[in-house]
Amino acid sequence: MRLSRFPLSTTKETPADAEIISHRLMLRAGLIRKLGAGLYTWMPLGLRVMRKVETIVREEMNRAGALELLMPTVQPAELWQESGRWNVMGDEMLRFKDRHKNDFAYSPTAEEAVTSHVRQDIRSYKQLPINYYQIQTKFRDERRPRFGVMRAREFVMKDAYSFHMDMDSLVAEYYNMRAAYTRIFTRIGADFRAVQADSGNIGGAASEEFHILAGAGEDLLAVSTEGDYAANVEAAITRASGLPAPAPIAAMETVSTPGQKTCEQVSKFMNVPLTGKVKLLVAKAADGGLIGIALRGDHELNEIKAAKHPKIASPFEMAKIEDVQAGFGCEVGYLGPVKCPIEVIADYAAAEIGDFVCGANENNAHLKGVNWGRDCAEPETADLRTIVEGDPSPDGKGTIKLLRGIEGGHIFQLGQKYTKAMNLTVLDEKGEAVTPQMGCYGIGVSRMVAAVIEQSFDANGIIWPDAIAPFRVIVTPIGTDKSQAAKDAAEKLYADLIAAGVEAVLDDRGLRPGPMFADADLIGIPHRIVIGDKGLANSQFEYKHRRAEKAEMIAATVAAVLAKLG
RNA sequence: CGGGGCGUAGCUCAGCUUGGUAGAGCGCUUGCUUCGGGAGCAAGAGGUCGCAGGUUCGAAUCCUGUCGCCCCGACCA
Repeated sequence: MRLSRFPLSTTKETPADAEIISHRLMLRAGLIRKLGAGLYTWMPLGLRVMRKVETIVREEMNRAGALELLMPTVQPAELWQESGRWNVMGDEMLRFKDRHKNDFAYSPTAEEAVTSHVRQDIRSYKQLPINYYQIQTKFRDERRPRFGVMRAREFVMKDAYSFHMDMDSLVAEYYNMRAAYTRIFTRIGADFRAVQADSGNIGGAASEEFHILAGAGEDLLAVSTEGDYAANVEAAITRASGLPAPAPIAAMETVSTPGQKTCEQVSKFMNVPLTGKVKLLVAKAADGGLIGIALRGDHELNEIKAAKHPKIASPFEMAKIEDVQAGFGCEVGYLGPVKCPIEVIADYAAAEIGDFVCGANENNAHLKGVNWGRDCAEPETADLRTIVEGDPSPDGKGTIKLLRGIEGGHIFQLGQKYTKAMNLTVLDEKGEAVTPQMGCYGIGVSRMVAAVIEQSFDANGIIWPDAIAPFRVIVTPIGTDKSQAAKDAAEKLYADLIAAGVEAVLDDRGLRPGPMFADADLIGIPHRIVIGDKGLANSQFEYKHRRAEKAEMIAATVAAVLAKLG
């Protein structure tokens, strides 16, 4: 490619509205352009990068035995009604009517479509297992699109769906996909981590997310300092220590705490650490009533875990303030488990402390020296809190540290959620109808481009890993106003590189060196060859890797350049 | 969907308080000079000030409505 024929659209000024580095650099380098909220045009330079990502994904999916197909993005409402998700998906799913006034959705995901396809097409156990995938535009009407293509409404996703006669087969494919994802993320050049995940509203049992580690990540990951444990904090479990609560020492007594409602206020007012306090939250119970959730003062409720508890309503919902005040006869700032009118479930950590402080269930009063079993009933215990840095790792090895990550991929064992709902069966060896097990596996292809930038840039711009760079090497002749030799040498090198199958780009715009270097750095081309009279006098080119501090001189031959490209 | 903010040239923004000829920088075009880290000079092109209505002799500016966009807020590749 010649830059004289390629619209670079680079800019010096940082665009307004772009907060994170990848968004800024993608706009400045001219990779993408905004068309509307969460809607982006991929310009030629950016599209080259996304195609590279696609190619790696496609190669590895094919190698793993998955089969590419392409399903419609516009899908009839009937499909979604069949699975029950027409009502569940809410405003995130874009809906519209065709000329016959029939309802349609723009596909946010394709479990329904692929299940429908398999239902029509697959009859026999002999045809399973099978794994279909597509690389396609999806639309999710995010309540708040932001960070450019990182959280766009329209985006490109690789979505794969596998079907199996039994769980063993599903589990085997799950690990096959896990291995494929590991290869994909490695080839792309990302620093990533696979973590246990909550499966959200897609449903299903086991699931893991592949996160690209970056400070701008929207997800918090809990990772063991010593062992292999790694999980999204949403899903990270905490365990009971196994130690009994300490024996009571203090007698329980009431303390007047006028106006002290939050744990922090009470902790300060009474001069006790947050870890010595128990707070009581009130949620809607599964039976329609209210239920108390006791947490240690310094811990936070994990609503996902709470919703999974059999006695707590799902989806999780806090009780209405009025209902709580009516039930307890005091304001919510003074709740506690002693003489509590409703059942209390305690988080493990809250159940393991003694002589604690808690609300007195009367206004402007707290209790101190409280002990489970002595002053109130021994509570049922459960894992209900969000893991925090410094917690012991659930695998017993080391402690937990928190990292930030960008979710680039997600693999699920779905089970029979969709095959059952949509009545998909195949015949087994005995001629009996069996409902297949299903898995699904997604990669945010367009997001991946932004995520890689988040972990690979410097003050001058993007630094692409070779594997997804829009061009691998840029040839920059300088002094071309005076030197025909530099021009000729650059043309020759460019032609030789192309002939050698290298994706090279020639900066033949005839600009001054400054702007050429600035552009090359900004758009992140990994390798740069500068050709000028000074070097040519010694039969040398100048070579610089985008990450290198300084340039070095190499022989003015294609062979020498190819050797540098590796 | 709640709370806050912004819509003026391709981009970044000033002008609005106190109504009266629409501006700057970057970018773009042309010419001359310059040429190893985003050059200088000169000349030029480019905007019905988001849209609609109202007030006024007169509206980018004041009022009303509307649309779009951004930021903060309990779940997504």
